[in-house]
Order: sequence, then C-alpha cells, then structure tokens
Amino acid sequence: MVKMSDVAKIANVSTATVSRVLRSPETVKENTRKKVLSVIEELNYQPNILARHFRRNETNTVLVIVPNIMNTVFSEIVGGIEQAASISGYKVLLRNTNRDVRNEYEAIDHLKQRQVDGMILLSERLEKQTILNISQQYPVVLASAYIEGLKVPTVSIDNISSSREATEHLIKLGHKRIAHICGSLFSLISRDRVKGFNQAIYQNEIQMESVLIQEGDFTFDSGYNQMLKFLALDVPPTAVFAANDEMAMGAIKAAKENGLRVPEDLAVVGFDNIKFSSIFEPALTTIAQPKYEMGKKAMELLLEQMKGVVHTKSQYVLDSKLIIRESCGAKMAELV
Amino acid sequence: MVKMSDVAKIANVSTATVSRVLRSPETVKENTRKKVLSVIEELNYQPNILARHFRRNETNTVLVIVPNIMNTVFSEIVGGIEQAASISGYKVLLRNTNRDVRNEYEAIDHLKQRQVDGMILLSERLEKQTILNISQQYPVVLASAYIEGLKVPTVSIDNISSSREATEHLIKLGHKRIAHICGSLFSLISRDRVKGFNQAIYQNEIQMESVLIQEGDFTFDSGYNQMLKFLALDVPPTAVFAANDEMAMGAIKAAKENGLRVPEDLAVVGFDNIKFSSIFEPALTTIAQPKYEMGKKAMELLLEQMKGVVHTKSQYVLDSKLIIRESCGAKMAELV
DNA sequence: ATACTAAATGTAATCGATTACATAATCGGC
DNA sequence: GCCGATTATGTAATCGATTACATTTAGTAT
Repeated sequence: MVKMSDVAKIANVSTATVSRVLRSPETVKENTRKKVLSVIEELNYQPNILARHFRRNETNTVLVIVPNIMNTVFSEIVGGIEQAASISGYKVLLRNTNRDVRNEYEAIDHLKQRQVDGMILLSERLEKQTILNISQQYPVVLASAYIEGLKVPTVSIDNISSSREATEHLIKLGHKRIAHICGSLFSLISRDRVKGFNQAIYQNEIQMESVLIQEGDFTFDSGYNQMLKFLALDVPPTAVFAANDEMAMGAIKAAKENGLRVPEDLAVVGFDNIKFSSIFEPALTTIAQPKYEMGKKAMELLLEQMKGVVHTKSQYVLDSKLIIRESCGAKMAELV
Repeated sequence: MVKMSDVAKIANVSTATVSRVLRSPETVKENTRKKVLSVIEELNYQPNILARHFRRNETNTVLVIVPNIMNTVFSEIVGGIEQAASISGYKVLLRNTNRDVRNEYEAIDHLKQRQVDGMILLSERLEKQTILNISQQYPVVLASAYIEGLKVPTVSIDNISSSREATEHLIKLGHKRIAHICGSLFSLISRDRVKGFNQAIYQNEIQMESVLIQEGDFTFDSGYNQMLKFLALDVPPTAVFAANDEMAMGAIKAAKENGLRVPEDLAVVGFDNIKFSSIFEPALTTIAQPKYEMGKKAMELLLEQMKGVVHTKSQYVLDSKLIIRESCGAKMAELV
C-alpha cells in the first residue's frame, strides 16, 4: 500500500504538504500542488481513510435506524436520505430494528463509539427521555413521528391535521357513520391519526361509538380482519378511514367479498399514498406523505447539525395532501 | 473520553491485558479479567472503534450497492442482507446508484480505501471485466444477476428456466399467440428472461413474430404502454408474459380499459412476486423470487469470503417457483 | 537594501487500540 | 524444591494521516 510518506518522499515535500494538497489545496502554492498531484496520480495513491477517521475522530457516515426497510414508506424515506447524503459526501449506514428496542439501543452505541457522526431515527420505540439525552450529546434527527414537546429536530407531517382532513372529507361527502382502522397504538403516529379522526368526528357532531375504532397493525390482513368486524355490526359504517393504505386495501377486499361495492356502498380513505394506491382498484383516496422529501430534509438538517449550526426551530412539518381518487366516492358524487 | 490506558491504570494492568480482555478473554486469568471488566464498567469505558479499525485495517462493514432502494425487489434483498449482517456483527453501508455507473465506480473506491471489508453488488452496469478485477482483489458477491462464465460468487435464481416455466404454463393452458413485455435490454436479467421465453416458444413450436416482444423498463407505465401496442395488432396475443409484476399490472390495466377481461380474454403472468401481486385484482400469477433469502445467502457467502474461505463453487442458484393465482386463468380452467 | 508581514512549507507529536516479542508467574512431575 | 513447560502479563513499536507550532521563503513598503 502506497502511503502519504511515499508520495511526500518522491514529490520532495513533507507529508504535511501532501496532506494539505488533499484537504486544503488553496493553501499550497500552485507549483507544489501540481507536483504532488502528479505523484499521487503516478503512484495511484489512495489515502487511508481509516487513519483519517481515527485521527479526525469523524467518519462522514450517518446512521439510519429503520423499523423495517422492506416497508415502502421507509424505503422511500431512506431513498431521500441517501440522495442528500451522497451529494454531501456522506455515507449511510443502515440498521433495521424489526421493531425491537434492543436493536435501537445497540444502534445508539454506534453513535457513542463515534462510528458515525450522526443519526436519523425513523423508529419510535425509544423513550422520550432517551431520545432527548442522546440528542443533547450527538447530532440526531427524528423523521416520521412528531413528538409533542420534544426539543429534538424532527421532520414529519402533521398526522393529526391530515387525519382530520381525511375524515372531514368523508363527512363532507355526507357520511354519518364513519369507522377508523388505526395502526398499532404503541406507535405515536397511530395515536395521532386517531386523534385527528376524533377531532373531525366531534367537531362535526357525528355520532360516535367506540366500536367504530378498531386497532390494526398496518398490515393488509389486519385491515381485512378489522373490516370484517365492522361488517358484523348491526349497523355497519358507510365509510372507513384506515391509518395506512395497506389496511385500506385489506378493508376494501373484505367489503368486496361481502358483496359491498366500493365506493358506492362503502367509502374508504387510506394514508401514505404508497405507489400501489393509484394502481389498486378502486384507486385509493389517501393522504400523500412526501416521503422522499422527508428523508432529504432530515438529512439536510442532520448535516447542518453536524456542522454545528444550532436551530431555534426544531420541528419541521412538511405538507401532506389529500389525494382524491376513486375509493371515497367523491368523483362519483361529482358526476351526479 | 475514557481510554484503554485509563482502564489499565486503575485496574493495575497493562493496556495489552485490557485489550485481551476485550478481544480474547479466554487468554486472561479469571481474576484479572473480572477486575478489568469491573473497571470498564465503573468508568463506563467504550473502546474507540475508529482506532481499532485503523490498527486492524478492517471495519466490520460491508457495502451494498443497489440500483434503487425504493424498489421493493431490492429493499427485500437488502432486508435479508441486513439481517444476516447484523447477526454476525457486521454493519451495512448502503449506496443507491440510480443506475448511474459513475456511482458504482465511486462505490468501488470505498473498497479500495478499505472503508468496507467487502461488497455486495445488486447492480449490473459494470463491465464484466471490472467486476472480475475487483473480485480478485476484494471480497465481492453478486446478487440478482447471473453472469455467464463469470467466476465471481453469485447468488441468483435461474432467470432463463423460470421464464421458460412461466411461458410454458401459458402454452399448457392452450395459448398459441403469446407476447412478452421484457425489461430494459441493457440489463442481463431482462435478456435472460427473453431467452427463457423464446426457448419455450420454439420448443413448443408456437408461432412467433418479433412484434410480440416489446421492451419496457420495469415500470407500471411501460407495461401499460406496451400492452396498448399489442392490442393494436391485427391479431392481438391471447396471453402475455411480463418480465416483472409491475409491468404485468400495467398490461392488465391497459387490457381492462380496452374492454378485455383478465384472465378470460387475456392471460397474464408476471415475475418477482412482489407483495402487491397477491392483492392486485386479478391476483397475479407470477414467478416468486426468494428475495429475502437471496440477500441472506449473499451476505453469508460474503462473510465466508471475508474469513478467507475459498469456494470452488461460485454460482448459487436459488429456487424460484411459479405461483398460480388468477391472472393466468389456470384456476378458471380447472373449474371447467 | 532593509525591515517587516504574509504565505508556504517542514518537523514532529498525536490520535488509541493492537500485537510481536519479552518477561514473569504458575504448574506438574520427580 | 528444582527444572522445564505452559500460561499470563507487560513493554513498546506500530498503523498513517493530521495539525500545532516552528521555520523558511516570498512579497511589500520605505
């Protein structure tokens, strides 16, 4: 392995100069710089990055903690992160937690051991206090979940308002009996979406029964199963708001299998706007999250933090948008 | 920052002993070990991993190069890689290339600079010779594309045979005019799938016209558009084999919009078995790739390579399987 | 030409764990 | 209790780039 001292010797300069040519070329006279560069070329010298990391105590790497990379919502956020990171010469270390807190703690060790310069947390199993602690010591950005009152840089959408908007959309279409299939309630996102749903219901003085809220786990099957419960009610709902698109699709499948037409007999709204929600039949009305942009923004915030920029603002709420397609019946209504 | 020498001083031993306690505890007497461990505990000592990486010239990190992490086929493979990696204490550095070769070359520099101990390549833009070169110098595993005659450890399915099987399935169902929507032909996978398609056609002495093979780019829209071309033919095909599920769905959409029923008027088979293919209506008949397992196997091979194990076998072909659902009409045929 | 400032380069310490080699402690057998 | 073998521990060099500080060179004004 060619090392810096080899280059220095042949170029007839000191290693300090070689180092400067690489890290702050403007401080080296042009002649010298050219000479050094040509020797580097000639010897095909590659700096030992590990030595640099060690000496500088930084790695140009960020850790991304994801519950499950196989979920398209997360993989799109990661896509945005990766894009922003690589533009700035940063690398992305990916850690799947499979929703196990122990894996999250392990991941935090990477931070403590300086294996990464910062961390983006897409996960939500850690205690509020733990997150606060580490974010006071290391650059950390949360993405996807807004935690009330937590002064840690966060990129998210407003889950409460979006859910309210989705639900109000159903109310405006004339529905009076509206159900909600929420995600696992240990997740803050799910709780927020329930909150928004309830706000819409109460503000519009719609009748509410607790049986009209059922907990799923964000999977297609859980959407299907919870819908079956609704259908078994004496008076089933005429509209369902599901906390994500997958469950919305499951609910629609259950409805169809029971002879209901969507949207004619049952209106459905989902959340996330995953790729397939437009392909699905009926095309899903849903709340679009700017997933890729959330990732990008999160990485940009992290970059600034790592540079030492201190933000007064800590919560970045990106715009979400209700996308009206077929499953809610609005388009059908227009035609009438 | 507490360092090893601090621990050594307080425990009244040398740094060598502390290091041994951490790296090969069995070589240290129990008393000493306990004493050292308790001091480590007491001081809350965290070894400086960067120093270790530097000294040992290894990082316990592998690089995964992916065309696009937002594509579920790749994110599932990455899921398998991550799982196998974290079990063995390895970290995963993720690099999206967006199908730009320059990004692949950049990624290779990481290997040369020893920033990672090995690499898994899910991408296919590099020259055969380039891949061979780097794989002779560093631990490398290819996943997803089998490159004929290339002696580099590879995990893949048999794309040719699988395509043949998919096509023959359509032939057995009585179709005589079968079309193929292939993926971008710069991709080896696409070319292999075309090959398998052709084999089935010729071996069964089915009529063939070159207009019955159209090139898409693995997107829903391209499937839709190519299907429109087929529908515009004087004698349109009665069956279509698409090189991935997304294009199959696009094709089905186009068919439906033109008044055809699937599978009654048009049989369709896809490839990949992405999650949504079972939800789609009609549920897609498709070739299931063991994506997660491919990732896992690739990582396991890489781990062995990094340990120095030399394999005589270099191509690992995992089982793929034809999953018969609704879109091909086989179930309908059974009922008759 | 001189004196002074600014720019360019060099010298050598430094980051902290690992490990080859050297030394010391322990054990077993007689 | 002594010797050789084995096991445990210590000493100190080492990995290679970075950078504080020292020194030299170039540039400018008088």
